[in-house]
Amino acid sequence: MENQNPERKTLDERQKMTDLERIRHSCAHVMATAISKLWPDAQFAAGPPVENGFYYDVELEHRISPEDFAKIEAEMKAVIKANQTFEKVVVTRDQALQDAQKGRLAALAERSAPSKFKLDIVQNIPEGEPISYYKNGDFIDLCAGPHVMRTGNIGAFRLTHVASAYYKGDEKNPQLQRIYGTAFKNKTELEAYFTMVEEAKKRDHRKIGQEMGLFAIDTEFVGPGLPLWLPKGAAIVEELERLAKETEFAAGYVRVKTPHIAKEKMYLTSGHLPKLYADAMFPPMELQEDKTEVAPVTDHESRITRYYLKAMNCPHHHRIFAAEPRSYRDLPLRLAEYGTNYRYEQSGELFGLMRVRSLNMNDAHIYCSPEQFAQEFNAVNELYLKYFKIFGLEKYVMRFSTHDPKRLGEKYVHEPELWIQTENMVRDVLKNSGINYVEVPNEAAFYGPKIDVQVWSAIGREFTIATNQVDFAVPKRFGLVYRDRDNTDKTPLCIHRAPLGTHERFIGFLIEHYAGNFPLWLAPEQVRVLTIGDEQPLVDYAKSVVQELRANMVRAEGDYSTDKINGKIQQAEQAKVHTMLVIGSRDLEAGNVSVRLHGKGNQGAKPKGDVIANIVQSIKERRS
RNA sequence: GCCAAUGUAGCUCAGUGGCAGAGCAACGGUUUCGUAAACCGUAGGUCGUCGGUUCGACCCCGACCAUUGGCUCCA
Repeated sequence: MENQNPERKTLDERQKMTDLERIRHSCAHVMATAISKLWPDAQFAAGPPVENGFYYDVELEHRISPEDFAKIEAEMKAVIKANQTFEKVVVTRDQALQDAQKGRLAALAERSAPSKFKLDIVQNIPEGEPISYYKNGDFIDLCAGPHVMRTGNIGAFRLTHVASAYYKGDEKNPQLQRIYGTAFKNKTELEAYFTMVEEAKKRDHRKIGQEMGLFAIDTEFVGPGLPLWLPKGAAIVEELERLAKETEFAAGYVRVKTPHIAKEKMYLTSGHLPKLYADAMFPPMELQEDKTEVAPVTDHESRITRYYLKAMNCPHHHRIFAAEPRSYRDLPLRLAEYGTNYRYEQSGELFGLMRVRSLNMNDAHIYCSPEQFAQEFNAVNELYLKYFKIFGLEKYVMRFSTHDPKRLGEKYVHEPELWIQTENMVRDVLKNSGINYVEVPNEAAFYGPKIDVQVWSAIGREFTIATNQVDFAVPKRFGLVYRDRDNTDKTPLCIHRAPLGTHERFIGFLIEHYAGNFPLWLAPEQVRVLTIGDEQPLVDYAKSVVQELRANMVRAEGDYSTDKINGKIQQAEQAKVHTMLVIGSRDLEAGNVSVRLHGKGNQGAKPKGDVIANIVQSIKERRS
């Protein structure tokens, strides 16, 4: 086992555990107690509280499956019922090492095999730091605490799932079974949590996407991670693109279009190849050139040209910048494109629309001078806030990732002064604009500081939706310059920004955020006209309403079938159609339509013209 | 990629070592109806793929493919 010295939490930081975290951490011990009783040779590693509960990593021949949960939970309940005290014992390092050798740590009794992970952990505790055990009944575990006073203080708990994890997250280390559970102060809170989980499942974008016919993933013919947008999903894509295009046009962006592939030279120049990004790119296409060449070719390699599917748009945009001589008068130059990128995400990383291999990015690159930077960067942030408002996002945070000077030339391009300079510029903009941000050291992109935008959906789930990066390195690698006032060539700064992220992830997020109940402007089927009966004059009237709506670019469908009106409404409600217009003979005579809104019920009969005008206006304003 | 679970009709899901099932959707017919499902009928499947065990496999075993849950929030 490797004896590294990873960044550890200090004991002081540990003591800050909340009451709930103490309950969960204690519950992890109780679970270990139960597992030790059932399988005495279990070897435990780490068992911390986590965001929604706790886990404990265990090495055990027996594969624990959810069928074992009842058994384990029964033992846990016995321990809780016994109301054992959590007793803290401070020991010497020698004592800890001895007990670990005897297999006494994270165990109910001494064992023939040493407590190997605990032994490793003890050896990694820095000299001088106190070492402690926590005992409950016969179970002794190496633990810094803190815990609740007694096992009986664990109000309510449940085991949830099993996963695997490497010891210390390193694939060179043994693979452990990670058993997850959750615990709360009382049964009411536990049940509320599971209700929330159920609610999240109902909003799962994969489920709603299937039900509403938004997208399909055809792994057999198209490939995993390569979603197909069905007509209803494509309608949302089109609306988002329209929003972006209008907004960006008004903000002085110009649109460009670039191919989906480029030569290897492009990515060698950008620095993504040969190594940095190679794993995330699809393997190259190799073109045999000069097939008619008859002269002997000594260098086989020289006849092959490699093309790569683009994993990002920036290099193409850089070449557009380079396509013409640029003057300081051309700056800032804002190049925008809904570019399609291909990234080879590992198979285990794929997840519905949220993690895919083909993605359409709301991309743009802003080339500017250092003097223009603050204003441009601020304008980008304003754009984010504008979008948040449209989508009703109230909670967000911008994670500002900076570099680590120790890793210059390795993880980060070696430009010490530029790093500090641009980071200061970004920090100033964030401070002055009053945007909610946190600073995270050592997580920047390799070519400059980065901002990740995290948002919270309506039910409080967190999503990283977009990134925003400053790039002072790659324009230089591409030799991009503009002629400045003083008649010298200078390298521009470049801001990479994608406020709407990718269609795939953003729509995945929106599906959950709205639970599929999109506002009118985004709804895949905005209006459905339902006739009461299928008599010809009614159908003709209904068709004329559909036609008039479509003439106004409203996505409207008609249901003229012989089903009963209740049945038609049921179907339209289930399809989450935003507005239903019910038409019976009374409406026909009066020139009315009866309006029913999804989830809101009957709104009564109104004049046809008024209703259509209102629908058109609501879409135009993108009302929420 | 690694570990585990899952894979049965378009969708949601039952099921058994001995003829493959339901609801919804689809299709045909009957019904002409005012705000969350009228009725009858028809059709639909090499039970993820390939191999093995067996008289016989959707079921048991193995490999592969795919999906899902996870893969440092560290005693």
